[in-house]
Amino acid sequence: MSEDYPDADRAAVDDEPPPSSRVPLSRERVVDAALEFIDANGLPGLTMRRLGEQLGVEAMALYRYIPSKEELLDAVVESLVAQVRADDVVLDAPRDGWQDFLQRLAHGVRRTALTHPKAFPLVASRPPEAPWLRPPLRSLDWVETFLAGLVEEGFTDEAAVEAYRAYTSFLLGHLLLEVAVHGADLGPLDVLDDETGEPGASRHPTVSRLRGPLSEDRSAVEFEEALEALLDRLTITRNEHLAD
Amino acid sequence: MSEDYPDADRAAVDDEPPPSSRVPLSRERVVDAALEFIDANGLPGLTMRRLGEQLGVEAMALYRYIPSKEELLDAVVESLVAQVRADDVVLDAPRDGWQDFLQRLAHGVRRTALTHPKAFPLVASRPPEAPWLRPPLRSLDWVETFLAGLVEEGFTDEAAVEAYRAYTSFLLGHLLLEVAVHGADLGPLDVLDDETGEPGASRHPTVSRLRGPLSEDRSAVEFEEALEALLDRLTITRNEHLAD
DNA sequence: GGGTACGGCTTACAACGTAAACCCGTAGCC
DNA sequence: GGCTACGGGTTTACGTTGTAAGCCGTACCC
Repeated sequence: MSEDYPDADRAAVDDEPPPSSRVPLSRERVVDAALEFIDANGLPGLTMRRLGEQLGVEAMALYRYIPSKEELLDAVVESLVAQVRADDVVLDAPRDGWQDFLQRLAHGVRRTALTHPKAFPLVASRPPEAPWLRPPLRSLDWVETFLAGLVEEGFTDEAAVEAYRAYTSFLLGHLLLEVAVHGADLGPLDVLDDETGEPGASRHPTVSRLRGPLSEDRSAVEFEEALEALLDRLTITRNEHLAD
Repeated sequence: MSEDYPDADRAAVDDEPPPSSRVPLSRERVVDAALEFIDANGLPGLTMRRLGEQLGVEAMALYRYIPSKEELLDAVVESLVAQVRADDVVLDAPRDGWQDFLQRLAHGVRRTALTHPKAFPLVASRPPEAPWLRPPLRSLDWVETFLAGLVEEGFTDEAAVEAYRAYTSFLLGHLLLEVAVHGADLGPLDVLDDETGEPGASRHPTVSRLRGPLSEDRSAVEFEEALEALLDRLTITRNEHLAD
């Protein structure tokens, strides 16, 4: 009865019930477990008591490591962001111009978004301004790096900020949508026919193409194309500003 | 004490406490009140009891008109969508090609998004596929109209769907971000300096430009430019597909 | 008059986030 | 040894949430 949410893989973490509590809790373990839980059961299912249960511990125990649920969710977002940055392909490889950099970063973000489709919308719901460019714990050095990089490569200040915003909103919108389609495993994504109420095919042939999860290849291509177009546009804007 | 949320304008609706209950409740009135409440107090503040209070009625009374809070929120989204469609500039004016149409629609969506910045994120959190192209109560005729329109104007089926998705994700991303900045009336949008913790100016000059609500004109221009670029891209895609 | 339906109220409950108090095994010190 | 301190966890408890169930007054129709 307290077990009717989709089904947490409590045991699949790394241990059996008794020795699980041997591994000492830690902020990191709590945050990781939260992310795992969201991936498995969806955001609305996440509850302090259930999360505790998954860790073999009482809910209140978690509060030794995090001050509130809200901050736990912040931490989860931060963890996703860290995951993007840890991806060496994204940052560590030598940069080959800003376009190359933005492209790699975008793919990095997309990768983690698709890995955690249920958790990604969290990112969008957190405070304004692209979180994946926000460093852990509110300072701005990463954004600075980002912007400074652009300025270095010929962007005016204004153009850099504009580029930053355009880039961010592009990623946000595109990935939110992709993840929503991707993550709708069970649910009302089957559109009902107007009159019959049957889930039968739409009368209009084109509409049918909107159905279904849309093959991974296809959406990757769409992403690629849109990204490319965005970068082209940024280039143009940059050059226009240069002419001033 | 039960009064410490930002401050509902209970009385500002259209009545004083006693005669308020004379106006009979209705689903529409409930939904409208919910939207009003969100605009005034933010999504997290919305509670069935408080909403009831605002309508001069007990919480349970609302359940005669809506089956659940979740469905109430759906209805709010639907109401926003309806608002976009009711905007005669968006739909009723004679169409002058698909680009013009998409442009007017985009501006219409933006207008309601900015009118209800606190409520707009709701739209993004609802089920997949552009809600402003979803008709009331799950059928698809509007999307069909949308897509059929594109096909009529020379798009292949595939290109139309792609355009639909690109367009949708663009609106979603751009407006979510704009609304987030716009709607952060009080809050941690002041970035603290790394060491001092002061809200002083960032060391990097470019970063400072990211601050502040960004003048309405400026963001309008950014929106316009990005939209234009998107439409251009759609045109190109269309023509490419034509060549096949 | 007596239904009967509607619309709102009252009560009640389970589940939530979390404050506060407590409890208990280990570590350090004398 | 015994005493103390304390980190890490449990227990209990409170206020608030969404909502199921039942009650009750008013307005109508017969």
